[in-house]
Amino acid sequence: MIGYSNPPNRPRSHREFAMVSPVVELASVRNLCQQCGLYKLCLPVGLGKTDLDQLDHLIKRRRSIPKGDYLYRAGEPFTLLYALRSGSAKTLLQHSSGMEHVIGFKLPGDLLGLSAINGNHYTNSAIALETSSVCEIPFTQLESLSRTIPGLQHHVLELMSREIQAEHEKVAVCSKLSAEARLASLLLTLSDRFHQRGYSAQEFNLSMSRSDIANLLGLAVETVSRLFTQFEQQQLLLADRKHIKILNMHTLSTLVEMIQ
Amino acid sequence: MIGYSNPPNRPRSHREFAMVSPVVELASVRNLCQQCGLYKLCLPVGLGKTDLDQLDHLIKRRRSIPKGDYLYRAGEPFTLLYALRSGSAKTLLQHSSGMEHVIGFKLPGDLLGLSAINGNHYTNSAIALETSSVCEIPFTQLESLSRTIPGLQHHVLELMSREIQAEHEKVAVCSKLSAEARLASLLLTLSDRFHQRGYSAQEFNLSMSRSDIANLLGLAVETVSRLFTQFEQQQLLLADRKHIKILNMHTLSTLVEMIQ
DNA sequence: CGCCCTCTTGAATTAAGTCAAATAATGTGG
DNA sequence: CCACATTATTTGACTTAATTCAAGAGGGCG
Repeated sequence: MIGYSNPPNRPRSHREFAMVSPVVELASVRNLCQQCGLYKLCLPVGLGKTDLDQLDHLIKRRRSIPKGDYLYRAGEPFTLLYALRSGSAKTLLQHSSGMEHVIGFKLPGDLLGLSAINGNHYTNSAIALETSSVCEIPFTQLESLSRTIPGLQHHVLELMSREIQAEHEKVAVCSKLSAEARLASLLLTLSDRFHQRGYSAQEFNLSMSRSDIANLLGLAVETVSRLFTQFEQQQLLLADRKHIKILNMHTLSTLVEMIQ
Repeated sequence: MIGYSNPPNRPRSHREFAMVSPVVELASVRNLCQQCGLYKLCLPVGLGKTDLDQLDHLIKRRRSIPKGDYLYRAGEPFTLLYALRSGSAKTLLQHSSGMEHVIGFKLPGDLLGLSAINGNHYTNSAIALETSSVCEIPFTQLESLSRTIPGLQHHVLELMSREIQAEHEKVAVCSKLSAEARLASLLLTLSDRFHQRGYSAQEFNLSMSRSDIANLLGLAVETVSRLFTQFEQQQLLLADRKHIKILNMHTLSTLVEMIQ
């Protein structure tokens, strides 16, 4: 396991409590996959030194994206996959009427743009939720390289498979669960993903607005706001604006149970 | 374009109006991808004769699945992808409580099991909605073969990419649209998929029950039933049990517009 | 032919949405 | 650094779309 440090529990200001841990920040100063704190999550998983060198050679590194800027837009020609290095992003489908449909939140180590392989154009857009940095991966070259590195080939397939699986669960959540269960589900999923990345599963900062959450879950902002209040009253969590501290993970899980 | 024949419009009984066209039935008598009527949709897309031979060699063909039987179950060890050859299937997540969450309907040419690549176990179950036949594709061998056939490698990635894209749209549909728009969206999507397979876009048979539809869309069966009645009253379609004839595709499309 | 299961329809209920308004954060220019 | 403007979030009151409950009709299968 890599030496991630979880945020300690001392009181801290909102500013200080960024989604990006000091460790990841440090890692992003360097240039190589091998030295990136995310190598256990991202593309390089399971590769040996020689293969990593080849992958490193492939990747354009460290484009920085300010908060609110697009990583890519739906309809643009697809050449690059994006590996989120630090920060976070939302992906969204944009409707002709200008309406935005948030379809996911991306965290460091996530790969963006996979749905564009078919059709050669991005099918969704991605917007940075905070200052973020990405690795740009020319897809065609990745495809070639993965023919010579079976481990890489398999890992790309695994990442795509995982995304399909995650989307299946989202469909089930959005179509079957109550508002309460949807929000509980999102919080637990985020908690788990933070944990996988070496952060605390109990305490984290949401980089997305209430309105982004509502949009993703198919609820009204007011409903999301009321649910946070309700969860606080039920002692399930503390929500100080974007900062969340989960107090009762178990009860939160039982809310998700689809017994209805 | 392959010589598909659309169902003619003369009156016919429900039995006669199976989802499986005579052409596909005929094709499935033979054994090779090259002679399968679905080769433009399924795995062999874009492959030359030599490559097709290799793919053919790989594929175990024609397991027949009676209506209601599982193609595979969530949790079972994953070794095979399934290409649906004829018939149709529903995929579902099963909850500990025994509750089933339908997450998709599969038609001939569709590939099933892609979400199992990560984790080596099927993550969902698939049940035949009518008597169906499948090609069993050993995944590891497909993976090896695709290292030597770039076109095959790319096509597998495309198929997975397309599935991710389709799931994104499902998330948007299920989380943002009214009941009316959700059903309209499903009908249009099915219509389109039938059309891609050489059937009529206007007239087709649904192999799934109202309850499966309701489950997928996150609605109550009663709501789905009422919506079919409403659509008939609005002259948007004729629905005689499972047999659907779309009368006004355009208005149906406008219902899906997410203006709300 | 008759039972069972699916589907349809009606009436009552409710979860979540909309509208409205207050409050809290954030940003901007002087 | 402060005053003001803007935007995000919360809370309350009311409305509504869709659910649930209940009951009846229609097909399909043994």
